[in-house]
Amino acid sequence: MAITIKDVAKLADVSTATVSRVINNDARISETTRAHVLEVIEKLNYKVNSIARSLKSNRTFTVGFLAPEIANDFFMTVAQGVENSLRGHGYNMIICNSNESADEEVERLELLMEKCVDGVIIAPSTANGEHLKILSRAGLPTVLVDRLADGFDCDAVLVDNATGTYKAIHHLLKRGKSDFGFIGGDMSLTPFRERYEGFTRALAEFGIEVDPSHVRLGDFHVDSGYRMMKELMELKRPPASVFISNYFLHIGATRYVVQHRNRIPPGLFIASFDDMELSDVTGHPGLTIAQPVLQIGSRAAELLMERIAARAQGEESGPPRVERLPTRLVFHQVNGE
Amino acid sequence: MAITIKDVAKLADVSTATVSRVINNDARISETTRAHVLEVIEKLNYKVNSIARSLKSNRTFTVGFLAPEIANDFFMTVAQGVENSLRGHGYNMIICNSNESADEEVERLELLMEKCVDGVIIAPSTANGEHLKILSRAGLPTVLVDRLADGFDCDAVLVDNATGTYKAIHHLLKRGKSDFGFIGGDMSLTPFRERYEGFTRALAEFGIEVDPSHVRLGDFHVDSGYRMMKELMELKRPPASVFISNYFLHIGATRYVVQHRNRIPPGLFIASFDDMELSDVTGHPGLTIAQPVLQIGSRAAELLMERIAARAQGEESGPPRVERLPTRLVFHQVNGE
DNA sequence: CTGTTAGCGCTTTCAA
DNA sequence: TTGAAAGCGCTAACAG
Repeated sequence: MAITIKDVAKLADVSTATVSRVINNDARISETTRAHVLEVIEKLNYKVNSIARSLKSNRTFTVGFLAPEIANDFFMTVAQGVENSLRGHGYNMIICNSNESADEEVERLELLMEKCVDGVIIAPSTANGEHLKILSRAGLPTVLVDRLADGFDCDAVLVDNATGTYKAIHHLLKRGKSDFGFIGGDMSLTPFRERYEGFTRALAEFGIEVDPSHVRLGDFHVDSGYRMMKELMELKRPPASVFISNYFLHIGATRYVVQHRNRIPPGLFIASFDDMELSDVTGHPGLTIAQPVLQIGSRAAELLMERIAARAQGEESGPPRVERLPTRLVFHQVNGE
Repeated sequence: MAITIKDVAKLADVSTATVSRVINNDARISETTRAHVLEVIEKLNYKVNSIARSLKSNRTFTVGFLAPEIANDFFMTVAQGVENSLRGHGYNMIICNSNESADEEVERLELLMEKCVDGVIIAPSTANGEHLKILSRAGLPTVLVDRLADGFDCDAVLVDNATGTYKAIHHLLKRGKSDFGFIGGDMSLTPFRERYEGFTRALAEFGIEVDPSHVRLGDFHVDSGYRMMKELMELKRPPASVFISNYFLHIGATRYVVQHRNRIPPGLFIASFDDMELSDVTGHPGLTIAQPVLQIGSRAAELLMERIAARAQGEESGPPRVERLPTRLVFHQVNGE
């Protein structure tokens, strides 16, 4: 059995209360006692049992992070941002995976609640957020990242998807690019819907209507990107430029392109949401829209910290705040082109 | 305050012990009582407090997963494998980040111990494992993944790095490739050292000595890959083929190649350890050595489960087991070349 | 089959 | 400044 506060108390010949005070840096304790107790703690290699502490204090200093996919650079970079900011507050993070399923999302949330996390950061797996209401019912502070959830109103941090896309396409149209294809994800999800909005808005401003045969929608994974690019390129009159709605679609689409270079119209221009490792190595010039991924996480953590602090103080919680972070255009050149 | 077992007991007009038995599926309880209690639980929306449960039972059914980097596809895919296998055992996972620092590694491990995890899976951040001994001292079941740690003997799951590399290079030499450059990572870490061994062994078998001017070592990140490829390509007599020791170095090296296509010797052949999303989209034919990444995680979880079960039963723990999973060669063609 | 009770390790009044 | 003691929510003897 591990060393407990009792062992320390006995050896130091003080009460457990005193040891507890030393551990918690309580001011009203004599320097000599403190030093003595610390010495014993050191000697016994005592470590607090945060389980017992939490049971008493009803706080765990732990927040849950729930993402639809765990082996996903985007979400894990967000998680990194969350952690960066959490550490400064003495908080830790439990990462869970909802596997893009609302059911599993609920399962994981119940787990997190069982573990008595002080708050939760979620990238929702579905557009509908009814099932998230268990959180508000439990009064658990929550912040959404990347996506909003219909019917579930709470703090959120995401980027300005529409404006980011709009600016990119607008820029390209001004530079003479035209005849755009669109590769999109699940349109029920905030990011994909908004990116499509930005896309059409930019075209509209140039008096261009979206050609429906040049629009492909699917899920947002690599294979879909491949398939949709294939479909576009196999058209009798393929688009001369393509906008791709996220990183994974971009990978898939690029895979198609590099494997079928001879069948690709020369000068095909690719613009894509998200700028990550890959964006530079395709050997294909293009434009990407970079999200401040780390900041999404760290801002979400800050908002959550505020909510948790307010709740601990028994304060009334204010209205939901939705923060939109700006995106940034990144131009990828090849061989100085 | 949340609903507790007491509230349920009161409303159901039974003792807390009975409620506890219902929750834990204790057999010796009448169907009527069980049904009644479950109804009340439902009605009150009661959720067990696993904090209290753990305090009592001294088990958390939680394991820690500690990786040197959290926004890293490789480690997070391992984590995914761990989770896949854990769920079947009713276990959960806390993911922590050691930031490639032994100090932070210790910090996080102490956190995990504070949280009373039942076991730990670690991808060590450094070659030296002295600091990991806090785990064995605490008797905490531990499994290493991807790398071994000097001075810390315990279960581990990793791939056969040397053989994998050997086979790849051997294959290429047989196919007439030659004049290999080597881009490596931190040679104090198991994987990089072993990959180098495999590399030299294959060359030696063909009577070729490694040309030291064609060997570059650094850390294992994207930027290093870029830099080392640059150095090799700027040599008066650059290598005709290059072996790259991991995925991130591969990305960096490829970035250099695509940005400087005109300065790259035609027909430059690239072989690389790790096969991931990007390996297909570089537009560069090549050979990669794929690790069974998910399996590394799931095997590690299985080994850990065994250790935990043994410990819970008070059994003697056997000697450390090091499992080596096989790698697989993947050929990347472009345009049917 | 069910209830009583002690106690997991810690914090926190209340008293001294 | 320190200690005694109650209790956080749950489980597990033990008794009935």
